[in-house]
Amino acid sequence: MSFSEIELDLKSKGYKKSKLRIAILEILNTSAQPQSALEILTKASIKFKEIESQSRYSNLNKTSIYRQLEILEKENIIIEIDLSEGKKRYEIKPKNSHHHHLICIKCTKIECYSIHEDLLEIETEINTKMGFKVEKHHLEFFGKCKNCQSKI
Amino acid sequence: MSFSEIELDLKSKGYKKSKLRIAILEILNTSAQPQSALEILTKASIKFKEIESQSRYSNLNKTSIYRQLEILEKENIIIEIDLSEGKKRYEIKPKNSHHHHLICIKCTKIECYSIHEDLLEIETEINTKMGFKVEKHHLEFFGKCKNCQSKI
DNA sequence: CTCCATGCAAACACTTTGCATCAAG
DNA sequence: CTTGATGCAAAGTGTTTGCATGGAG
Repeated sequence: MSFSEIELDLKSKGYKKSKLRIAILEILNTSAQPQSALEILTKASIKFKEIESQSRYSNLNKTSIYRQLEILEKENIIIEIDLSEGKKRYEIKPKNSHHHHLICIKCTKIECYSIHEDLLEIETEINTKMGFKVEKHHLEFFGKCKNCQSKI
Repeated sequence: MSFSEIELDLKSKGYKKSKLRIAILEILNTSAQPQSALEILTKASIKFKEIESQSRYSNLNKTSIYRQLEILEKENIIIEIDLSEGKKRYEIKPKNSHHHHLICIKCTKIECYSIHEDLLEIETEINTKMGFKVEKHHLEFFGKCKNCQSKI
């Protein structure tokens, strides 16, 4: 789904046009890693500073970021990611499959990794043995990335 | 490892005796679910109020809890658990295997679940394909527990 | 003109830090 | 007496809320 399609979709749900919302999506789309709210704030501020005409956002506020992130998450356009850092990160929701993250404990780089059959088998087992109906899971791997393994 | 063995171990590492540390371990040991720092603070305060002689802890402070948790975690006696609640939880480190958590999104109950072969196969695959050396993972399942499935 | 979007200040929740005092060894 | 353990206040960090203003439709 392209950004204009997303905006159209949100428009049909009663949301009004927001250049900030588009900017957030662009930032998430071009970032190599999931971004935190405050990282997005910084990047969006720079983005709007470059475009002189966007005077409305000259004092871009974190509250607006949090509120737009809330909307985007509620409308299933982005997903929250928690890497146990005491803050949340966000990325654009992958279309079909979902993936997990490899977090390097040395350089903090975050890579993505898709598991083929995912954890369906395990989730079925949990349902059978525990009577617990899994709706989603969080799975993240922590370790050393290719570059950092050689370092001491 | 019993609590007295743990205290002995900590003593050999230069830590002095702390009734608070023992109390925290007892609380974690008897709690059905992983506890947050502030939950531990509340329970420890009650615990010390019951024992009149423990006047030293009559004004038990959250800072002391956080500092003891830091020590216990560093010394591999407890582990941190992050269920994306904006706070950390703690539980006594399981001896051999580790387990994962089933979090009910309706009643917030937290159950434990051990996966047999765990994720070793996946972690090997990550190492082979990505050159990433996994050291640990976080895996939590969110859904509806047995009791809450019947409810709407 | 209605209602979403924004900025700003303040409040919140959890955690950490600095400092003085207390007490274990 | 040295150093860890504790309490207290304050600061730090990420997030949320209340309120007034502004702009899209």
